[in-house]
Amino acid sequence: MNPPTIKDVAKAANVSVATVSRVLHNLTGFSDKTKQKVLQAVEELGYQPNAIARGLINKRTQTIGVLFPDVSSNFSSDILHGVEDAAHEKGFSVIVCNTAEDGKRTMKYLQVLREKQIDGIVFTSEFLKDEYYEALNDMRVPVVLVNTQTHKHMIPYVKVDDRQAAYQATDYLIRNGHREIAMISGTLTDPIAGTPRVEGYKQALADHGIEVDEDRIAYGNFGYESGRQAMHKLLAEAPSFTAVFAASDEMAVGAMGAAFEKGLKIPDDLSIIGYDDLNISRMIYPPLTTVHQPLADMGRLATEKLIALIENTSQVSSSIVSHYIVERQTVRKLP
Amino acid sequence: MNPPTIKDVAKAANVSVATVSRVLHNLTGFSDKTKQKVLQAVEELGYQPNAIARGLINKRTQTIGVLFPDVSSNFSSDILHGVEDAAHEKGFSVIVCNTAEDGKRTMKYLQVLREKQIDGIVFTSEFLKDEYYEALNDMRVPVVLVNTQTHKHMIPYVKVDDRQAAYQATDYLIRNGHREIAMISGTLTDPIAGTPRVEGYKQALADHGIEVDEDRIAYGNFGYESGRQAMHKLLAEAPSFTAVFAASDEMAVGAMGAAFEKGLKIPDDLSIIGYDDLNISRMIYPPLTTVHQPLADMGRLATEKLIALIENTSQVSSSIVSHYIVERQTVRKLP
DNA sequence: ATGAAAGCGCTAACAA
DNA sequence: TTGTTAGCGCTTTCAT
Repeated sequence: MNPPTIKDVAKAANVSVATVSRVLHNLTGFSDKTKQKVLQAVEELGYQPNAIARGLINKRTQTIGVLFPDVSSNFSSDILHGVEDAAHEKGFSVIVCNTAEDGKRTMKYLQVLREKQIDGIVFTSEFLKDEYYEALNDMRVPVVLVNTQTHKHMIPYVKVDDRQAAYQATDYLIRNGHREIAMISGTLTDPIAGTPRVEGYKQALADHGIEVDEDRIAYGNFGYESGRQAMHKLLAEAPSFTAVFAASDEMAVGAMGAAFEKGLKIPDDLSIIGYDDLNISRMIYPPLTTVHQPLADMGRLATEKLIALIENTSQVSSSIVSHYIVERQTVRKLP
Repeated sequence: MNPPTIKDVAKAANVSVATVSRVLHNLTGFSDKTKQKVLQAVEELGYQPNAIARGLINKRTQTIGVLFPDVSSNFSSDILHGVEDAAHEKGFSVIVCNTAEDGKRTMKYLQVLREKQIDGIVFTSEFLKDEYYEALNDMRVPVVLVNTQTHKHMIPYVKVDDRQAAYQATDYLIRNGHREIAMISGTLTDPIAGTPRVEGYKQALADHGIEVDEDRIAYGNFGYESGRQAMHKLLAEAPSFTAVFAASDEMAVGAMGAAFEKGLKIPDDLSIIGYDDLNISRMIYPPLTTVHQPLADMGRLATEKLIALIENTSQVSSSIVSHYIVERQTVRKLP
């Protein structure tokens, strides 16, 4: 009735449980004949090891947790894909945690993960509050950050250089002959994806001797609708501009929608460059020129780091991964 | 050094482990004074229960597994969102499994989930092969299917009526005055999302006395690029048509791209209706009219069913959830 | 080469 | 109301 245990196998093979364990783990100390007996018993009974019992004694569950502010976003799911892939490769399972808006469930989840004795955590796209840090620290498991970082604590992270990426996006526009460049920024209070991108934009303008005009900067929350509204605002209130740098692809797409609504043609009447390189960017028309962030790779890299830490084969180390501009069809070269 | 166990708490509170367990579970049989002592010890030591040990004895891990052919697709991540949400609400964690192209990793994952003693499985968007069924059956845990189904076995599923939804999409086009209607189908070998949608399309035409022309049907694999190609093929080879029904939003978006490339205006020159209602559909321009599938709700419902089954508070039951057409701006009313 | 036995941290009879 | 104890299924000394 109940699934067979190692005891049942031992009995069937006429050996002790210790021996069964030995052959199952390919240790030493058993004859070839015993091995056959055991393997046959395993086969006949359809025995499957119980990872829970194993975990209780090994103090390892071969499971990691990954936290996202919004699992269903395109952004998160790309990262998840990389995480899952790397984890699976190394023999780990991954528990997904959706921390929901403003990390409402973060603490709760940390608690759950702790009780479930997970071996490590990938923490993504959310600012690491002190409260979280304390909890994480209490758990005594390795943590790797993706798309966020902390200077306060020694926690490895994997992200792109947001400031530099924004700089280059703006610079790209300038090299294409644009001088009147607007920006649609994300929330300024976001210390990772907010401020640095605006700074990069400003710096690029400054380095080219272009005056920064705050009226050409509109703010959104990285989402589609906010991008659409920001663009409408810009179109209505800002000094004229020939190009826009949006701090996220979703906002860029929203901005394009707004432009279309006003009868503008892209890139003929207005150029636009995004940030992220989500799938949607190559699917819309015209395909969006944008800054590519290797999200899946970042998830993968973070997970590999995490597992190395778990198996303590490595020291804590962070990575700035490289971004690049994907030239598609939303930026026009000005004469 | 090591995290405190129930024993440590017992010692600190000067009671037995049984008593600690009792107050922690709010059972009966302890005085208020003991309760205070225990709670205080818990507090002081920062005790956290070990779910692994608990699972070993309860034979319940409060964890479910969910399998996707492609976690990073928009489609999967919406379902995942619903699953995660419902699971979290009921006190379950979810392990995500990406079965990869053609279910390469499905069997492997089923094995892992089994060893990890998960309490149930949500199986999505993939045809349930006999091999999978056998494995699932061996595991003796409840399973709920999402977006797929099986007639051969008694496994509850949650999905929309694909045939009817396709019928209605086509009918919608007809009611808007279209009579020359092409279709971009998914893979015909897909018994869930392939054939039924084509049948629904044909039936709708037939019911309106419109002859079905096989040359107006092109085939893709549900993905963007295949939709783009299918549309190019249709435009080049098919008899003229004024509207297209695409069996997935991604293909619809690809088809729109192809149309734009040919200088066609949507919906002025060509109407198009999609299927799925992914986020992208409302973000592109013009926003795509499509058949809404409540993916997150489906994930949620399936998970609730699953958990009910786990806690055997219910009998096996399937649900056909309702779809509806979201009218946006890609279908033009013909005079 | 093999087995006996002691736990891992917890729950749940069963006693007291 | 409280404690003792026997496991859950497994790994790992330590004997033999």
